[in-house]
Amino acid sequence: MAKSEYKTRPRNAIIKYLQDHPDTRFTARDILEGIGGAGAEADRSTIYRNLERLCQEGVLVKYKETDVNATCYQYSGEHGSCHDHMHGQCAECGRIFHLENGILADAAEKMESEYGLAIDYGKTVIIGLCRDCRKKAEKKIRKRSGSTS
Amino acid sequence: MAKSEYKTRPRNAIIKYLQDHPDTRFTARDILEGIGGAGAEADRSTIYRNLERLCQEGVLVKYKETDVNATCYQYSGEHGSCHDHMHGQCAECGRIFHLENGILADAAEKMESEYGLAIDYGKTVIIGLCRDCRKKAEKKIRKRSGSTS
DNA sequence: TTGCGTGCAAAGGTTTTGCATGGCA
DNA sequence: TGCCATGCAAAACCTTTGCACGCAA
Repeated sequence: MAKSEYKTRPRNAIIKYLQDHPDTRFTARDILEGIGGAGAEADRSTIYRNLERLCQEGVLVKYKETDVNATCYQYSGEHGSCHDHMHGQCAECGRIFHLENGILADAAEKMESEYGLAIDYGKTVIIGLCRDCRKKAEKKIRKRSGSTS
Repeated sequence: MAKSEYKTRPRNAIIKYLQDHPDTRFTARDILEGIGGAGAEADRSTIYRNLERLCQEGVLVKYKETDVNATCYQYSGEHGSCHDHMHGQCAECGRIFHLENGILADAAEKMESEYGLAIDYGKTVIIGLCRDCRKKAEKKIRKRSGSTS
């Protein structure tokens, strides 16, 4: 993997942030604030440039979401380039799951025969609610029941 | 379905554009240009406001793509509010497929037991290649075989 | 020393918002 | 007539880019 050539303070700060947030999505702004605000450890443009590079190197995954008005990134960790599996994501907390492709095998067959659509596992992201967020949601509902705001 | 209350010239122009482009994704800019440029039939802000409303009404589907620097929309046609099924999309041409939820039934079970992720059918979009685009892709490959750029 | 990476500043693009006006029902 | 939708203008926001300087190797 052709990694970056130099190790600089801004880059180290960014990479540290990524490793500290292995299972969450984040935006350029999150990093900017996470490493201590503008001008602290890295400039905004530097962050964008590094994120772009890290994506090309396969360290990060890049995607967009309807309800987030910015490009989202996620550390791909030991999962490398993410070519051999697909992703699931919690709509609530943004946590990403690495799912084996086989899990969609049956559905893929049906989809191809009935609709003609051949799944691209690398690009598909299954959206749902993770266990933790479902529990939280249940608690909220329980609290609400009885009070009509 | 609580549709818009008034029928105005800008809204008609927008809806006509949507119906003329039933199987393609488009952006706010596409509409702006499609209906005759800025100031012709509808203002930019009017387009955004109508698109937003049409999404809430279920007439349109809204999504973002990594390689398109704008929000994409697509006419959901007779499929109404899109609550009772999920969507597939061709990565190449942007065409959207309306898939019955049941198609993922088995996968959903596995996903929940193995990863704890409960699928949100309304938000999940299966990305793939449609039949047409696959044929086109095959032709390209055939043409290329023999010539190394 | 060399050249890459950074900071700074400005620009480009999309999308949102406030307010007064115009038009539909 | 009353109220909603629109147009206009400006702002907010994310992201990209050019250029000169600093710093790692």
